[in-house]
Formats: sequence, C-alpha cells, structure tokens
Amino acid sequence: MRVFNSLGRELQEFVPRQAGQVSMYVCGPTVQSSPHIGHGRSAVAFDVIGRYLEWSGYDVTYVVNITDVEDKIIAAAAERGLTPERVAAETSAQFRSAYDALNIRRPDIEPRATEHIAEMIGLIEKLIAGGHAYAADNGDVYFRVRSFADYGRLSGRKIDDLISGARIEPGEDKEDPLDFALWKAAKPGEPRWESPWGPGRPGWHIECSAMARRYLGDGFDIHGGGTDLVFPHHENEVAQSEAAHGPPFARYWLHNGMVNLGGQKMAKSTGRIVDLLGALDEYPPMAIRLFYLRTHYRRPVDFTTEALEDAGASLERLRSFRRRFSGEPEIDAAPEVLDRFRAFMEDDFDTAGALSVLFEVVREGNARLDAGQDAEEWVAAYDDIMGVLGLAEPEDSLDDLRAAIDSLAGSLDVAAAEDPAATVERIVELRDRARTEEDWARSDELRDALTHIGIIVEDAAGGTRWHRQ
RNA sequence: GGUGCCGUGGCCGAGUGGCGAGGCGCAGGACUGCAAAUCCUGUCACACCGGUUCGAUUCCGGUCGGCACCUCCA
Repeated sequence: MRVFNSLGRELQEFVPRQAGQVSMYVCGPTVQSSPHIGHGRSAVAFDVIGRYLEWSGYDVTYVVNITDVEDKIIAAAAERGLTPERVAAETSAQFRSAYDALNIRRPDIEPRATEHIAEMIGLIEKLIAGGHAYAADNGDVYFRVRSFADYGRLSGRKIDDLISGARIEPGEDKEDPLDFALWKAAKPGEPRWESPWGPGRPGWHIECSAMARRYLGDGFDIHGGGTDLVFPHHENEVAQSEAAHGPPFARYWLHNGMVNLGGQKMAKSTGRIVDLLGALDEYPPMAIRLFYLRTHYRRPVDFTTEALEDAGASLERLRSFRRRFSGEPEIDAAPEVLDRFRAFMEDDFDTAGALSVLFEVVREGNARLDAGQDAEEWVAAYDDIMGVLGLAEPEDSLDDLRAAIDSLAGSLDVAAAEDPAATVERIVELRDRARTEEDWARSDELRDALTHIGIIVEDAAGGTRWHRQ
C-alpha cells in the first residue's frame, strides 16, 4: 500500500510501526462555531482510511481530538454572552450530530484538551528543562524555534523564509518573532488552570503533542488533518514533540485538500462557508458523503449544489440496485472484483477510482438480474464496498410515516397492521388486484396516493416493488 | 516575493508512453397499460507552444490560467 506522506512529499510504501497494527491521530475541530462542509470532508476522508485499514486486517487505534479551549472560543463566548465551556459543549454536540449523520464512526478515543492540561504542563516543563522553551516575564511560555534544527522539514520551509511573516503581537514577550506560545497567561475573566508559570491556558499546538503521545506513544503511524494545518500547526507539533522526546513523532503525515466555494477555500474566517447541518437537512446525508468520495482526498474540490444533486442521482442508482435483492447474500464477493477495488484503495486511498469499481458492480449485477441470472456474488461485492466506504445505510424505518400510512389505509378500507411495512404491502396488493383487472385508473390512483405519502411504487418484471422516499 | 499543487469530454472526475475508468446530463433503442427502474447504443476528451520518442493526454522545458500555504482555519 502506498500513501502520500507530506513528510517528504511523495508516495511511500506504508509500513506500520508494529505489524498488523495502525495508530492514527487526526486533528479534529476547534469547537468555536458550527461545522461547515469542509469539516465533513476531512472527517469522511479519515473515516474511510480507518475503515479501509480495518477491512484490510489491521487493528486500528483511531484518535481524534477536540480542541475545547482556545482564543476563538473565548471570543465567541464573549460575543454571545455565554461561558466558553457552554460554547464548546454546544458546538461539540453539533459536530457530533453532523458526523453521526454522515455515518462517520466514533473514534476509539476522543480526547479533549481541557482534560489533558497536566500532560501539557509536563511536556512544557520538559521543553524548558531541555532549553527548547522559556517562560517570559508576562507569564507566557514560548517554544524557542531556533533551538530545533529540523524546524520547517514537514512544511518544506526554511526558517529564513518565515521571518517576513512572523511577528510579535501586542502583549507577547518573545525572544524571537518565530517563537510560538506553549502556555498563555490568563487575562481577567478567561479560563485558567494553575501552572508553574501562574494561572493560564495551553497554546493551541501543545495539546496534540501531549494527547497523541499519551494515547499512541512516540513514533505512531498516521497523523492526519487538513492541508491548512501543515503550517504552522503540524510543524509546531513536530517541533515540540521531537524536541522533547526525539524523533519521530509521527511517521506518515496525511493531509486532505480543502473544499472550495466559487473557486476559493471555504473558511470560517472569511465567511465563505456552507453550513453542514443545513446541507444534511436538505440533501440525503449519503449524497454528501458520496460527493466527498468522488474526488481524491488530497485534491481541492469545489462545492456546488449541482455537484450535490449529481451525487444524489448517483446514490439513487446505487440504492436502486440493492433494492432488487433483499437480505444478506450467502456467498462471498468475487475476489477479482475486490482486488480491483483494493488496487485503487491501496494507491493512496483513491476513492474516486474505487467508486468506478462499485458502479461496474452495479451495472453487471443489474444486467445479470435482467437476464434472470443469479447476482448474489455482485450483491456481496456491493455490500463489501459500500461498507468500506461507509455509504451503506441501515434499512429505512417507516415509523415516521406510520400515521400517514395508517390514515391512507383507513381511507381505503384496508386494515392497518402492526408493522407499517405490512400495511403498505396490503395497499400494494390492492393495487395489484386493480392492475390484474386492468383498472388502470384505480391502479394509478393508489400509486399516486402512496407517492403522496413518500412511498415509491415500481412495477418490475418480477412483480411490484416499493420503497420509501 | 517564497514554497507547493493543479489545468481531462456538456458538467463532475480517475488514470495511463500506444488499447474510450466511472458518475451525472443529453439523444436513440429494448422492456412496459402508463410511470419508474433496468439494459443496449451514441455523445471519442486530455490548456497552449516547443522538445524527447516509431508513438505523448501521460516524460522534459517554457507560456498562459486557477488554487493553496507563508496569520486563525478541516
């Protein structure tokens, strides 16, 4: 398996630290405001990577942090007249609900910055002892960038090129403009924890160094995040961790591309965003997931409603194939098909290519069913691939339609059953009787009535089928 | 200014030194009471200019265009 490692900027053969096991850390969101389409992309990209690695037989430990203390959260809280804790809790809940809707698996560990202050303080003390950090008179602690010779290796920068952009903000007390905060002294009214340098809060970068090590140890396998985090966030993580404990901090750095809007990056700071929860409300969640997966995770992708509708139509093609076969297939997928799928995935998780295999499976499966042949093997392949891509959904429940279904049944003099699906069956049987009698007006009337409450009826060669939506 | 990525058919989007990935859309056909779903066929693309090569969309150089990072950001 080859993965594109940002460290080195090339495709490299993936060899985990320990055979058969993969340790993975992904930078999750700073919970300052509601999730947008870009957050979903990152989460889906690494969710699929995790799922694929497990499907390939690896034992995966997957860690995603939640940054719940940070300047932006404090600012948002002040603006809304809430406590930072409240803002963080509310926003975390929004992220969780969006991620659940997108069928993103819960990480094995989801550490919060505020619950790991002790680890961060320990790491900062170690950096100070080693001469890599210093406490300033104002109560801040800074990392001494020039003390770490490898600084810039991950992001491909030279220290001298960075100088023009670096600056010292008012109130900071750095030796060098390149230095960055490990610990920030608390101002009145700000969240604070006791520390050897006085009350304060951690800088942004230190949490990932501390938590990744705590849960995955030194030299873990995969560190992920958006390309916008490469510099300075990930560069600083490397500096902190390797200055304290020696290299390597992480072995493979994977970065997903950005979601653009009208050709430019979607970002909170510019207001160019499309709200994720809103989109999930308006489109089938799996259409959004498919939209992400159609493009290789490293490339930028432009968000448009047309693209989402396109993905929705593709999703419908997938689902309508699966509806032709109920239950679980009892035989395995053809190995050659899974091999083709695997070949794409092993090439730096090329989900766009992998989807081409899925659609070929659907076409072949449909053709076989049309020809009256057995397609179980193709259904099995479909289920495997859909599962790895996280596109498979649980059977639609009809519970929310029960009232409408029962009411329709009542108006037709059909007895409602305990299971709403059984009630639908009875109505469909009624229509089939009308069709047998060639009473097309009655038949169409019943079909329209079902369509009206969200049940689609299709007359296939093998009999009448129906499904929701 | 520095660093890096990218320009593929109506739209989206993989990939390859020589054989039309795939999806959406559109057109025609088959099936069908109608509709839907499905199948078949068509829609033969690789920004531009040079170079290497028997042959380049694919490699090299240049031009033009787009984007990202260099500040918080998935």
